[in-house]
This record gives sequence, C-alpha cells and structure tokens, in this order.
Amino acid sequence: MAALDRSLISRLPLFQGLTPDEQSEILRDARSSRYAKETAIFEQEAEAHSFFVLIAGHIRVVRTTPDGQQVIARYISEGEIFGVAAALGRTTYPASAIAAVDCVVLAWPNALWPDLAGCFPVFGAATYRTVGTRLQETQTRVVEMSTEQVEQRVAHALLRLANQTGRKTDSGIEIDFPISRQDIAEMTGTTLHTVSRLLSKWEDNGIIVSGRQKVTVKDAHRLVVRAENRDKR
Amino acid sequence: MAALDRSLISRLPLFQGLTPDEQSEILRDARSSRYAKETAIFEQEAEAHSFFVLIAGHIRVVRTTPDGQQVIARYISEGEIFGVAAALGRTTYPASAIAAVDCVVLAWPNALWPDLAGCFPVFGAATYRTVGTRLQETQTRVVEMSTEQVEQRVAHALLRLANQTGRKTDSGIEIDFPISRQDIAEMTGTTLHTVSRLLSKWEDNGIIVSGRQKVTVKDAHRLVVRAENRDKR
DNA sequence: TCCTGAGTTTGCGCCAGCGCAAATTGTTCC
DNA sequence: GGAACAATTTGCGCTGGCGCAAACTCAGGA
Repeated sequence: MAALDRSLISRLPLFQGLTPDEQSEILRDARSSRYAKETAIFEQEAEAHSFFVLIAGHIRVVRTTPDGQQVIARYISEGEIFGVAAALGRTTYPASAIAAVDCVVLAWPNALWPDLAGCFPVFGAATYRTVGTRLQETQTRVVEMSTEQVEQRVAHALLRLANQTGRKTDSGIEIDFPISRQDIAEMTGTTLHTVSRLLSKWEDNGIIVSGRQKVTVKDAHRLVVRAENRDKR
Repeated sequence: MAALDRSLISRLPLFQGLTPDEQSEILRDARSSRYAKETAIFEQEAEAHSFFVLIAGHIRVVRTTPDGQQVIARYISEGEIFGVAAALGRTTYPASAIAAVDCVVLAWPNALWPDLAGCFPVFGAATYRTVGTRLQETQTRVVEMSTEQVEQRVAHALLRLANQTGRKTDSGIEIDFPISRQDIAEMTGTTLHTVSRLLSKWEDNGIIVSGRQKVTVKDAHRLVVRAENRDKR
C-alpha cells in the first residue's frame, strides 16, 4: 500500500495546528477508501471499529426507527470528521452513514483514538469542538421542531444546506449533491408531499428553482422571511 | 474557606477510577454554591466561565427562542456534570440552567479544564462519555419529534423522567421534583392544554396519578403501550 | 427510440391537536 | 380565615398538514 499524501489533509481545519511531520505521522495510520453513491460507510447499531474523515463527496447520516422510518440526522461535507463513537466512549454507531455521491474517505481504527488524541491535543480539541457544534445544532433542531411550523422548518433546512454545501451558479446557490423531496422531508419531520407543495409555491414566487433531486436557491433573502415567518408581502 | 470533603464526590460515577488523593486534589479547585429554587446557575448566551457538577437537587436546562418561547433541553440529576462548554471549545452557554428545587452545585473555572482533563484522563473520558450520551439522546428526541404523535412523545417523556429521577412510593413511581403541565409541554413540543388532557385521560385509566406539579406513574407497562402506540385494549 | 421505474406534482377529505376562553381547584401569604 | 394568585381542567371551533390516490415527467438502459 502506497503512503498517503499529506496534501490530502493539510488544508483541512481539523488538522491545522499540526506540523507537516505530525500530519504525515497521523496519515501513516489511516486507510483510504472509496464508496460508491448510496453505499454505506457504516451501519446503525454496528460495532464501531473506525472513525473517519471525508476527503471528497457528501455523506448522509441517517437514523432508522424500529418500524423502518428514516430521519436524516445531518449531512457531512468535505473535510469533516464523522463516526467518532470512539471519542465519546460508545461501542456502536448510533446512525448509518450513506454516501450521497461517490466519496473518498480516510479511516482510522478506533483503537488509535487515545494515542492520537493524546499525542496531538490540537487534533483532539478540534474534534471535540466539532462534537460541541453538532450537539448544539441538534438541540437547535429540537427547538425548531417544537416551535416552528413546517414551512419555517423547510425554509431553515434549505438555507442551512445552501450555506454549508451551496455552490454559486449564475442563477443562484445550488445544493451540490442530489437531494430528493423525500430527503428534505426526512430532515424536517414532514412528508414529501408537503415539501413538494412548498417548493412548488416557492418556485412560483421566484424564490427557488428546482428539478429532480436538485434545488437552487435564487432569493435567499425572501427564504429567510419564510423561515422566520415574517410578513410575506 | 473550608476545604470540601471528598465524600461529596467519592460515590459519583464521574469520579470513579480516581484515587482518594486524586479526588481530593480535584476538589481543591472546586467551589461549592447553593442555588434557591427557580434561580439560574447560568444563562443562555452568557460568557462561559465554569463547568459544574450537581451535588443535590434537580436542574432544568432551557433554551429560549428569539421570540420568547422556551424548550426544555433536559433535566440534570444528582451527580451529573453540566455546563461543559469548555470541554467542547465553546465560549458561551448554549442554554440556561435553572434550579428546579434548591440545589447544591460544585463549580470549576473553565481555565482548569485542560489541566484536569490532562492530569486525570479517566475524568475527561467520563465527561466525554456523558457528552456522547447526551448527543445521542438529543438525536433520539429529534427522531421522536419527527415520527411520533403527541401522545407517544408525552408517554416517552414521562417514562424517561420516571426512570431517571423517579422515586418509588407505595402508589407507584413519583417524579421527585415539581413539574408542571407546561414543563412537560416544553419537553415534548406541545401545549399545556394537550398535556393536561392526556394526563386526565391516563388518570381515568388508572395509569398515573397526578396533582399540581406532581406526577406518579402507577402502571409503567401500560404507559409503554401508549409510547409505542400499540393496541390499547 | 421506446420502455421502465423512480421521483414529483396535485387534488381531496379528514382529523389530531392548537388557540381561545372560561371555569375550577389548590397554594401561599397576609 | 380569606384574598389573591398560580396551576389545571375542559369545552368548542378551526385549520395545518397528513394520508391516499392518481397523474405526470424525466433519465437511463435495452
């Protein structure tokens, strides 16, 4: 197996604060893999063996209920760490990770976590900062689900996607991976029918353009109005 | 200021795995405070200066939306660590912590976190395990809010409270701090009216007994049936 | 090119649960 | 003991959004 190149990670925020040598040392223990679109990097409830960093692509983190309903916990973008069960003392993954498009992923065996976090405290701290952010985001989502109407929640979800993974095009900000009405419904606790109706309405109003597994936000400003349920003249 | 006695923490899971000497050493940096019922230990958005362990009482962690609506993120029970913004690299508290009854709390300045976690890895690991559990619980709540009806969510919330903070009495499991219909509504994303109706119905069915700021679960088994929305003969 | 299947749109009817309002009950503090 | 307040209960009407069903549209493969 050829050694992995440091350039893979040197630009990622997670590894900032490490010297080039340290970056190379961390990489020595990593294994690189490709995952085809719609395949699983790991499955909910499975024994956690590794933690991961996404090098290229987009990943959907999904929780499935006992009766088979799915809820999308979050999307992972390039450069993010995920599957960090080890760092939090869990032995199984609480959700599944599915490649939303073809992906390249680095993996480290969980057994190395104590060493890595011990030898490179900056790396450990960055990871825990990420965990903190996610906890807070998840709580924000609970608050939204508790206090907002469906239209507001869907608007918020689109704005978040546009900010985190949006790609600027001449006609607006396009979400740069395939996302269906069903996916958006599973992010916001509603049905694909309701999402479809909302998107149709917004398209009529010129706020978005959308197609099959594709959404482009044309007027983020007016989408914010929907998200905050303000006066919609 | 008198030194704090090691017996305060020696029985807590969080400090298991530390020698008596280490426990005393950690305690040397702690400050003990009392908080009267309904007073704040810290406020949402405030600069995070300390992290805490609850020695006695019950604490409500609350998030308030810009327009003043409140959502209860969780309850903290005796022995739990909370306000761990420092460990997650945040500089402000993402929610307020309110004493649900008179409380005794230990506080450590945030500045000590790196030292403590470094010198006592067992303690750091236990904390991150707690964070992991909370992240998972919060995600479970998102799933519940997305997929369950109000009756199921309220039943789940009561069962969780009964398990975590229930006190066995001759008539059932009593939640051992004052909790209003409004509180339960803020935990489950509904209104106090709906909660009141549900509790009335369950009381008619002999599943619970409830009074002003008080709920006693008499038949947890039948409450599980409500939580899972199974056949309610 | 046509076929097939997945993704999407839209109409229609219904109902869980909210909002409002008023009555009632229990607690606390003079 | 009683006044004042906080918490709870309950009735009533309405509606946001779901469930079902059917039609439609697009992309990719044979």
